[in-house]
Amino acid sequence: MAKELLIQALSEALTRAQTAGDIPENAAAEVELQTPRDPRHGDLSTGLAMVIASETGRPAREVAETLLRHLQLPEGLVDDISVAGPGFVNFTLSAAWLRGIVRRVLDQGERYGRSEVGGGRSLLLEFVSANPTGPLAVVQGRAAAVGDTLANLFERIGWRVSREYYVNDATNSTQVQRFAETLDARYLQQLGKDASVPEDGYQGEYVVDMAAELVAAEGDRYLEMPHAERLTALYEYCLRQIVASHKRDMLAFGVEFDTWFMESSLHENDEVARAMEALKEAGHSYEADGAVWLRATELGDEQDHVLIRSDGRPSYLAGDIAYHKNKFERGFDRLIDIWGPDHQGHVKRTKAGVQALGYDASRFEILIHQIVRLFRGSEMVRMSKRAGDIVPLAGLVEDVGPDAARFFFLMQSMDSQLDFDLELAKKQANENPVYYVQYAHARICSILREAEERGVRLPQPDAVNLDRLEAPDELGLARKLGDLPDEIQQAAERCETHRMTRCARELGAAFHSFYTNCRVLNDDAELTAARLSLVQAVRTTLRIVLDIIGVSAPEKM
RNA sequence: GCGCCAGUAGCUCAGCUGGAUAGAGCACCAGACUUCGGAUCUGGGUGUCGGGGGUUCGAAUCCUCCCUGGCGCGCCA
Repeated sequence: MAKELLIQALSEALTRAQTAGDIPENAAAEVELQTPRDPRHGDLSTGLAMVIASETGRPAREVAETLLRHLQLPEGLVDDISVAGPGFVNFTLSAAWLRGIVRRVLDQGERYGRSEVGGGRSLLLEFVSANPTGPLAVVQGRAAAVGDTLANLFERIGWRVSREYYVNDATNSTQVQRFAETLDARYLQQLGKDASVPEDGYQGEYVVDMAAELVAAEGDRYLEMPHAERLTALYEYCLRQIVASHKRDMLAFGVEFDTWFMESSLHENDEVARAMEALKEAGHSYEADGAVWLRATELGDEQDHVLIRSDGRPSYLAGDIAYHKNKFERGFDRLIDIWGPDHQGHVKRTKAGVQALGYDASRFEILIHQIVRLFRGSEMVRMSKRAGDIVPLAGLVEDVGPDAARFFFLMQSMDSQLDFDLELAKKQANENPVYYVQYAHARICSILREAEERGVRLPQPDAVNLDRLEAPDELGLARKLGDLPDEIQQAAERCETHRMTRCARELGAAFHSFYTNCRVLNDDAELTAARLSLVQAVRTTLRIVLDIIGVSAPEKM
C-alpha cells in the first residue's frame, strides 16, 4: 500500500525531472523499492538514483537530490526522506500512516489483505495425486500442505481456485496390475492357500491387512473366479477402500478437494484415444518398433516417449496428456500441478504433450517439491511403497497433530529437502514454532477476556484515539500488520508458501515484544483503548495468516 | 554421461527478478515479572555465503567452469 504509493510518486518524479531536462530522457529505470535490512535506513528504500547515475554518468547522490526536488508525496505518508550511502533514497513512514494501518485492519476485518489482482480468473490446482496402491505416506503431507496453502493464497488475491486430486486407477496400468497380483497372493494366503507375493510386487504389510479386511467383509467368494477376473474384482474392492482412506487422511489433515478425478474415466470416455488421435493429426506422434511415440524432442525434451505400447495399452504419459487436455477443456485459465521430485523427469514431456495439442504452455505450471526424509532419532527411515516401508501420514498427524505437521511442512522452501524427525516432532512438540505463533493468538484472546472480566469496554473503532500509539513496539507492530497484503501477493505470485510461516513468526515476535514492553490494560483509559484496538488488529491479522496456512488459532492453549 | 534441486553460523534453514555492516530458529551462556498467560522477553556471532573465473558503481544473488550431496533419466507410475 505505502509501497505502491511511493513507487507511483517516484515514477512521476522521474518523469517530471526528465521533462524539465534535469535528468536525461534516455535514463529509463524501473522504480523498485525494498525494505532495508538496517532499520536506520528507514522503512523503504530505493536504489533508483544509482541506476540512473550509471546510465547517465552523473553522480548518484546528485541524481538523488534532483529526484527529491521533483518528488511530490501524498500527505502524511512519510516522516523522513534521506539520501544515504552511495545514493540510496530512504523513506521513513510516518506514525500517522502506521496508525492508519491499524484502523484499516479494524475496518476490513477478515477481508484485510484480500485483493482482486486475480480478477476472478480460474485456477485448477492439482496436488497429492498419490497412486491408489497403499496408504498416503508422509511425503504426501508436504504436497498437501503446500498445495492447500497455495490455493488459499490465490483465493485471497482474487482467483477462483479448484483443488483436484488425480487418482491413477487405470486397471491396464502395470503398477495397478502388480498391486492386484500382490493383493491376490495375500488374499489367497489369508484363506490358507499356497501363494506368494511376486518379486516385483508390493512387500508392505499393509497389503496383508487389506487382504484380511477383504476376507472379513467378503469371505472367500472370489476364490472360484477365474484368475484375471478375480484380480480385477479384488482390486476394485480395495481401490474404494484406498481412495476412501486417502480422503479421510486429507480431511484429517485439513485438506478438502473439490474433485477426485479418476484416470479410469478418461479411458472409459475415450478421451485418451481422442487425445492420441489429435496428436497424430497434428503430426506430433509417429510409429516405431510397434509403438506410438510422442515427438517430444521437437518441443524441447531430450528424448521422445512412448504413448501407446506395442501391446496396445496406452502409457502413463498418454493418460496424463489426455488428463491435461481435459483440464483445459473444462475452461480453466490457469493450471498448476504440484509434483514430487521423482516426477521431475516428466515435466518436459507433459508440457510437450500439452503444447503438441495446441494449448498455451505458459498457462500450465508444474511445481516440484523436494523430498521429505524421515528420521527416527538419528536413523533415517527409507521410504518406498513397493519395498513396504511406508510411514503413513495418518500416523504422523495423530502423533504431532495437524497444526504442527502443516506448519513444519510449510516452514521451508519446497525447493529444499526436508528432514522430519518423528521422535523430535513428538518429544519436543512444545518447541515447535507453531506454538509460538498460536501462543501469541491465545495471549491476545486472554487479554480480551481479562478486559471483559474487569468491565473494560472494547473500544468503538471510531472513538479510539490511535494517536496514543507511539512507542517503538506499538508502531513496529503496526508496521508488521501493514506488510501482510504485499506478503500474500508475493507468496501467491511466486508460489512460495514458506513465506507465510515466516510472516506468522515475525508477527508473533512483534506481538510478544510489544506485550512485554507495553501493558495493554492500564490506568490510562484512552491508552488502554488504543492498545486494545491494536491488539484486536493483531488478532485479526494472525487469524488471517493462520487460516492461509491451515493452522488453527486457539483461544486457549 | 544427461537433467532438476541443494551446498550460507555448531545444527536446521531464510535471504537469490543484484544494493548499504549477510539474518532467524534451535542449541549454549548471562539476565528480566509484587499487575494483562514465562509456551514470553532482553543481551551475547571472527560465517573462505562449496571453489575458481567473469559481468558492474555494487554479487550470497546474474553468467561460466569445476567440486560435493539428493532425486530422476523404463514400451513403470
